[in-house]
Amino acid sequence: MSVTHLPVKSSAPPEAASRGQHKGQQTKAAIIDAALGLATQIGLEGLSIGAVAEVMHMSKSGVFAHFGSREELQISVVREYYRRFEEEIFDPALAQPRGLPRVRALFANWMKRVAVELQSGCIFISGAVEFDDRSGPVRDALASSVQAWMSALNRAVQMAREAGHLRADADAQQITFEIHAIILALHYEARFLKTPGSLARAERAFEGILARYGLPAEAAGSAKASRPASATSRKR
Amino acid sequence: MSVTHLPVKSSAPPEAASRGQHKGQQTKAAIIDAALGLATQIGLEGLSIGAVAEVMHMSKSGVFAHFGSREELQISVVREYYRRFEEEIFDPALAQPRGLPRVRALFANWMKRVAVELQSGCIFISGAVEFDDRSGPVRDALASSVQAWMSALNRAVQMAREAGHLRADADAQQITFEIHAIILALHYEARFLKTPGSLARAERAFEGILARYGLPAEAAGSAKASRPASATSRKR
DNA sequence: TGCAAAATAGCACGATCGTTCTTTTCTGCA
DNA sequence: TGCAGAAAAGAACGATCGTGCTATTTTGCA
Repeated sequence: MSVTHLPVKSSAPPEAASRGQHKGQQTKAAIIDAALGLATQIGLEGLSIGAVAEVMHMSKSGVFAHFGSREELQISVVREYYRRFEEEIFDPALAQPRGLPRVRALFANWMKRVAVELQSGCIFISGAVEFDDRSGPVRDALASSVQAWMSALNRAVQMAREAGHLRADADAQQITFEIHAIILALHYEARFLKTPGSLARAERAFEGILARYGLPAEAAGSAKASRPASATSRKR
Repeated sequence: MSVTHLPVKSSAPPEAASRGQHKGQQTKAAIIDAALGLATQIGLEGLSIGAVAEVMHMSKSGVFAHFGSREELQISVVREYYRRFEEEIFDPALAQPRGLPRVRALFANWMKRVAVELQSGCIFISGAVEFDDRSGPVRDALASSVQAWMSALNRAVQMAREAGHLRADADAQQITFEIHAIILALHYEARFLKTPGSLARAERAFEGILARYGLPAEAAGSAKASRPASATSRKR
C-alpha cells in the first residue's frame, strides 16, 4: 500500500492475493516488525539501521535497501504502529454498542495497550516529545496518525452524548482531552515513575469524568444500560 | 536550598558570598545555562557536548573539562532545571495562603511554564520518555526531581483538604495524579499537535477537578475564601 | 610583577551513524 | 535447468559522537 512505486507488473499477478509476495515484501514486513519493537523501547529517534540489522541478522545495507532512507523506515514504523493501534484498540471496541459502552471499551483497550500489555512504550507518546519542535515527514506521519485516532475517540464520545449517555451540553472535545490526559499520566507514572497503583488511579479518574459529564446523578447505582433521556432533539 | 553539597571551602572564603567564584564556576554556570536551553529544545538525550561548545563559542574539550563526562553534564542540567522549576513555580505560590489559592497558583504557574512561557519543552516530560526504560544516574536524577515536585504538589493539595477547601474524603494522591494528567495533555496538545485552545481546555479540566473534589456544591457561586471546616485535627 | 595553578584549546582515537557503490547470492519463472 | 532480476552482503565514505592526552593561554594571589 505504502510502497511508493514498485515497478508494478501491469499484467496478471499470478496469485498475488494471499501471500504471493516476492519475498522482499515478507522481509520488509519482518524488518518493520523488528524496527517497531525497537522503536517502542528506544524511541523513533533512537532507531538506527544498524540496530535493526543486528536484530534481523542482516547487513546494514540489506536493511537499508528496503527503505532508501532512515526516514522512510521511521515512517513505515509509524504507519505500522497505527495499523496495530487500530486493530487492537479501535476495532474490538466496535463490537460494543454505540455510546458509553464503546467509549469504555476504547479507554480500557487503550489503557491496556499503553501501560500493561508489555514493557514497551507508546510511540505516539514518545514520538510526540521527540518531534514536537522538529518538522518533516516523520513528524507529519506521527501527527496525522494521532489526529486520526483522537478524531475516532472524539466521535465515539459524541455518539455517547447523542445516545443520551452524557449530558446534552457536554463538550466532546473537552472530554476527549481529559481522557487523553489520563492516558498520558498513566504512561508517565507507570512507565517512568513506576508508581504502584497508577492503573487504578487512571480508572478512577476516568470514572470521575463520566460522573461529571454523565447524566445528572440521581440513579447512580445500578443501571449502566442506555437511557435515552431528556435531550432528544440532538439525535443522529 | 536544595543544593546537596558543594565542596564547601572550610577555610576563609575571601569574599565568597557574592560572586567570588574562580571564574571556572561562572563559566560552568554559563555552560549549564546554555545546555539547559538546548536540552529543552532537543531533549536530554540529544544534548551533545559539541553543540553546547558551539553555542558557548568554546572548544569541545573546554566544555568537557568542567564535567568529566556527558552524563555529569546531563545531571547538572536536570538539577538546574529543578532549581528553576522550584524558583518559578513553587516559590511564588508560597505567597498565596495555604489551601485552594496556593493549589491554584501552583497549577497556573505550572501551566504557564510548560506551555506558554517559551517555545521550549519541559525536560521532566521529555526526559520521562527518553529514560523510561533506561537506568543510571541521569534517570535517577530526573526521577527524584520529579518525585520531589510531585510530593510538594501533593502536600499543597493535602493542605487544601485540611483547610476545608476540599471534601474531607478527597484522595490527595488521586487529585495530584489528575492535575499532572492535565499538564501532560496540555504539553502534548499545545506543543506537538498545536491544537488551538488547549490552554483553555486545561483550565476547564482543572476547574472540573476542583468541582468534583470541592465542597458539595451548595454555595458554588461567590466564596472562594477559606472555610476551616470539620477536619481540624490533621494540622501541620 | 612573577609564577603556580586553573582554564581552555588542539588534536587524535575508536565507535557509530546514514548512505553509496560494487559484488555476490538467491529466487522464481521460461 | 538456465538465467534475468531481485535481494542481500561487503566495503568504504564523511560526519559526529564522547573521551583522552598534551600544549597553550589565562587567572589570581605572593
